[in-house]
Amino acid sequence: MSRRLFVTTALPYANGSFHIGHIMEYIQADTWVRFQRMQGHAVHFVCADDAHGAPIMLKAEAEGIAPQALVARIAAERPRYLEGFHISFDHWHSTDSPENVELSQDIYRRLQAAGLVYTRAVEQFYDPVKGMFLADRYIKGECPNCGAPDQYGDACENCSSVYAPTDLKNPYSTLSGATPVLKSSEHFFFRLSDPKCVAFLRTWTRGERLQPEVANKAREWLEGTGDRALGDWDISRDAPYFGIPIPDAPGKYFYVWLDAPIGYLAALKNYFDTGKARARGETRAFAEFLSAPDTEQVHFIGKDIIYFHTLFWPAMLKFAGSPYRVPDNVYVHGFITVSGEKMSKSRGTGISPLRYLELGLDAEWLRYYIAAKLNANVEDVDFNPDDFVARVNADLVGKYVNIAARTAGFVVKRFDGRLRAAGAGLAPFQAARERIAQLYEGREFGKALREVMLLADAANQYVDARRPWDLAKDPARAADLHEVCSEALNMFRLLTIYLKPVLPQLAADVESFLGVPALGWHDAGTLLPAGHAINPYRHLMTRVDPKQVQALFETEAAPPAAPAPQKHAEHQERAAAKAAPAPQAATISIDDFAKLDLRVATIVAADTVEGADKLVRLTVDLGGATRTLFAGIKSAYDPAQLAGRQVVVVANLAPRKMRFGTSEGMILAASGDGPGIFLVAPDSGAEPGMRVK
RNA sequence: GGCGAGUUAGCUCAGCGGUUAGAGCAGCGGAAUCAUAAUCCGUUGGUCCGGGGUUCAAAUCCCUGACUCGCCA
Repeated sequence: MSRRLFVTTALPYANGSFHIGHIMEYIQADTWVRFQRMQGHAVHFVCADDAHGAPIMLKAEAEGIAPQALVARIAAERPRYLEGFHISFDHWHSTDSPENVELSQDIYRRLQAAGLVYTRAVEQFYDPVKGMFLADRYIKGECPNCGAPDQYGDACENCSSVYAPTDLKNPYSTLSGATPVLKSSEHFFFRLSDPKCVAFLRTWTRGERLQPEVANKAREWLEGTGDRALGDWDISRDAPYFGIPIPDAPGKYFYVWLDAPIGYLAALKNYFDTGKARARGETRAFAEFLSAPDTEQVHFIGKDIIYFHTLFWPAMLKFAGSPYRVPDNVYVHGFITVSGEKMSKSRGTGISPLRYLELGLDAEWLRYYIAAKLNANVEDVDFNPDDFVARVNADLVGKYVNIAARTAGFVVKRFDGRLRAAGAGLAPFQAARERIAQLYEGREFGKALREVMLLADAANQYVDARRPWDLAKDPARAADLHEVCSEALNMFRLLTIYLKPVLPQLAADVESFLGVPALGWHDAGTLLPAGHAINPYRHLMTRVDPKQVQALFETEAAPPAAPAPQKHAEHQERAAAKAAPAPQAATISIDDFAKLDLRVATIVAADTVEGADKLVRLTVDLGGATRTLFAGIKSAYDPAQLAGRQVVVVANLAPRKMRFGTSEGMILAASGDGPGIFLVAPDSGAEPGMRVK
């Protein structure tokens, strides 16, 4: 039976770029989502920027821009990461949106009507200069216990004592430096301690919907007594605040953590209201879909926000009532560490996902590596550079891709690219289908991939035992050779199905290599028929160069914050340091050089090429004539930025047929051992069609 | 401080009361040469954090200590 899934990942805070932790969560959720889609289930996978709150307000203020402008700037960079890592969200929205205002206020009103909201005066530090109340993190002072200076308002880093900000000696506002004053204000509270809330949460946290360790943690909070008793939740903040106004309460806003999870629903609503859901075959309206009994609402989150997602969030939804529904599952993952060290942006550790892409590292290497280390538990995942290189090279290139590489050539050369009927050795490969499916379903990706690699081992053993290279030498044994290669390629096809949730791009390349339509999970029940034609084998995946990975860390070692304007001299120095120039090619004569017809050209259009990682399709004007050519410069140039540029083209290069069309020439670009590709361009004044000599 | 999780081969991890503790990778030896030096066969390697206990039997359960990490909203 086909399932209806509404899947989200945690909303990233819109005050900064994605870090590797975000990407890990997206890889986990995306893998699960892709698996569900391959099963034929309907998945609506959405996320949004978490836009509100004091940090964004203050950061925008510091930059002299509106918070909306800050959020928009961050939002604009999201697609590069998401597309780069093949994260297949159906929709991306923002909590700073009309939908979120509407839903947050609606949920609030319903909770109010249910008697779960009350107000109480709260006395809090107030910055008289900034004219705003101060969250604990904006107050520093001397520790009341040990006297250490410059300690935050909640705990001392020196003696680890815990206290209230009002206990600090000589407190000051980190925003203005002013001495804060105590000031009272009316706050709104969600009555989480209400017996009906507690009773509901006791039930909700039982059963299969949460991982056992998460359920235990939630129950620990739920059953606390004395000073650990479940407290009510302060859901209001006073102006000035970048957030959603509380209805009928001038100057009061929802605390960002109230409207943030509602952003899941706002994103879904916008996705429905803009017709995207309909375009994906969901004909119901937002509220109808959300409240339908067969809709499953699944949240992927990190362990840092368990509290919000297992207490406040389900309680809010429960007592807001239909069409809101409590989550069916909250799936929690751990953090990602790098070489065993906790990630820290301030210390400059961690890996920049954007840098990863810019260096030309394959997104699917990371997808595979992370998936191979993920399980259903709330455990931290360690990114170990040596392990990364070993794992990816051994598993993906050495084992999996190698199966096709070592057999496809025979089929193309000897049998016109056509396969024989296969089946004899494929039973174990097909039988694994259900086992692997269950592992994916249960988010045991590491175990699933281990199963796949065991099969890849078996496939290589099979090829080794049948020795097609010997069979190829004996014309009388052509049928055997044909059989071995057909079997192996069928094995390869089945493994591709099993890897597809993790490696969508590679799977697409394999589909085109095998000449088959998009593979679904049910395709594991069939084999390629006799006579099926495959295409010539092209390298499906390159090996990881340890130097690339090293480069990833080198840049990270430098403080990433506040990039100092690069001085020209520094730039020169660095360029010289890495020079180690490539050896010069053999000497040629002037006649040899004259054979090259180099021309100035203007790029008229540049497009990405569907199914190609590196290629850009260029239409260039050679001064009258127009040519189409493909250039492997996507890693360095955004196609959208290329139109109008002048470049130098090898005009008399023999046309080359590529998978995506015919390339009628070549553009000149410089590159070295390291990352980066640099287009060669004439000085201003050159006209398209001019010869370069 | 209280509560909780963890510590198993060089690396990443599995095993969570039952033969002589496993896998992948790395290492070592061999084979092979179809495959981007990929692959195949064999093999070295472990006071299962320390100590105590329960048991016929403990990496596994209990106590205790060390270290690491998390939560105490």
